[in-house]
Amino acid sequence: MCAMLSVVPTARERARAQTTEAILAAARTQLAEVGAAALSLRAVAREVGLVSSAVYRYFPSRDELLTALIIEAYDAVGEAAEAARDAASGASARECWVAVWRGVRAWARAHPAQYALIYGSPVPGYAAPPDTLPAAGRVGVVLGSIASAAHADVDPGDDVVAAVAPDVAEVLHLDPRLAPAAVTAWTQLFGTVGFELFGQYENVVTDRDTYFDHVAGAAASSVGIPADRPGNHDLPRRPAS
Amino acid sequence: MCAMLSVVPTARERARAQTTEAILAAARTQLAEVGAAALSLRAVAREVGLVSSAVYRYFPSRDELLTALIIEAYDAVGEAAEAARDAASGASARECWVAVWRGVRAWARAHPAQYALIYGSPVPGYAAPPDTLPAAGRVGVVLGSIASAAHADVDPGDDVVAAVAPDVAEVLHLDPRLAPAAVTAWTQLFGTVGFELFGQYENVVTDRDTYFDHVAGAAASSVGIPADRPGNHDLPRRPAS
DNA sequence: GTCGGTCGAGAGCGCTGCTCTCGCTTGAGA
DNA sequence: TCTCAAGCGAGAGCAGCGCTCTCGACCGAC
Repeated sequence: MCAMLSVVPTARERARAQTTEAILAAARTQLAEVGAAALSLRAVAREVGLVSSAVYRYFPSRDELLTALIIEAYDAVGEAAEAARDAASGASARECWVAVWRGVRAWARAHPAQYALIYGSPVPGYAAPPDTLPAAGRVGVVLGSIASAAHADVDPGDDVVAAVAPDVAEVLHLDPRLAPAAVTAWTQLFGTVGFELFGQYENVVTDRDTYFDHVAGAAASSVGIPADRPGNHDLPRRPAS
Repeated sequence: MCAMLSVVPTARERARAQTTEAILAAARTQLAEVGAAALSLRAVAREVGLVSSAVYRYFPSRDELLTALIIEAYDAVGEAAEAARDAASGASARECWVAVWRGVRAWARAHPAQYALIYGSPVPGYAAPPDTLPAAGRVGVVLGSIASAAHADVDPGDDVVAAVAPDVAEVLHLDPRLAPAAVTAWTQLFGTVGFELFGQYENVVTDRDTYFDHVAGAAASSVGIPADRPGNHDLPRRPAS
């Protein structure tokens, strides 16, 4: 009766998991190719080799399928940030910070449709379900953990400190006085990446790599992460585009 | 033969202009109600009292209709910025700067769908035509004109200055050394407004007004606009939400 | 007054999301 | 081991979409 309690999955359960994954994979492909708004459930079904109505056994609507892709995307960008941080584990806080920024940007450039899905305009008439909230914070957590090592020599007004939810400082293990700067830096990261991806920097920023590194460095300073070489705001050249 | 050269518009020309405006008005309404991706040309036609095929006499495709709305939106946000600047004409550079930021945010909150249309993810398979480029820069020009009054005591590295297109400093009548900071502030304005509008600040920023003013003030400082009262980064309370 | 160009209506094509029904298969309980 | 409810895929179908084509009606320049 209640097969979900079974430890050993039945053949039917395995088949269901496989089909679900196949649908998600096809949806991921189509998302990258045509974008979120044009993602067609029927086309996904065709790619999987199913008839459209069969897909509804797995996702009750197109929006539910999109929600699954949104969560995947949040996790992916969070993993990219964590991987970049881990790869720079031996480096200074500032190098680590810049590495995470670069990691997020690189992921976004490699997966523009998924980036647009989570940081672009919300899909019409579609409110992001609360399922997405935990996954959405992963990049912020990574940035916060780096910033928490810095000394809080920045000090905004009390009202600004109170304007940020107390949970933020708590989740990020951060001095509450640093929380507004952290939120601003987090905003700036995705604002800059978004502007580059969505074409706003066309005819505005020519050398995107250099400009991005500059913004990352300035943001590091704004959350109290000191420059590696005092008095020098320049950063080591990024490896390659 | 060539009625376009006629100074006095014929009845047919007037009717055409009226119908075009009626279609645009209906499209604007529907855009605000259901969003860009769900904007239906057939629904627009119904609202105007036309059959769908008749709309194609005025706009060759749904994308062309969207383009017209995009240009309208760019103009509207530009006008909002200019109006805010003009309303604060007697004030200090910093007050003027913050007023423009508030004006853009207020417009965005009042017209979220139009904001999403121009600053959200691009519509799928749809490349913004070059028609939109001049209108897109109006807010930047307003911000730049305010910043140009400030002394350029900020000095990024030469490579960063070179990373920004020379046209930017030229169009904004700005010291090229200030251009990167101006671009960053411009990015931050729309990044912050976008994050608020698209729900990223849910459970993160509680007092959006206070936080936004703080960011605006910090951005003013970053482009070299001094605080009105030295040593005090706080700003006059905004009038009302 | 004529006649070419413009306009709106209507039918139609292929696509979409989604629902419903119908059989086949699976697997747990008797 | 047999039974039967539940799960599953296929297919038909509905309403809506963007877009095209054709056909009458009307406007206005000549």
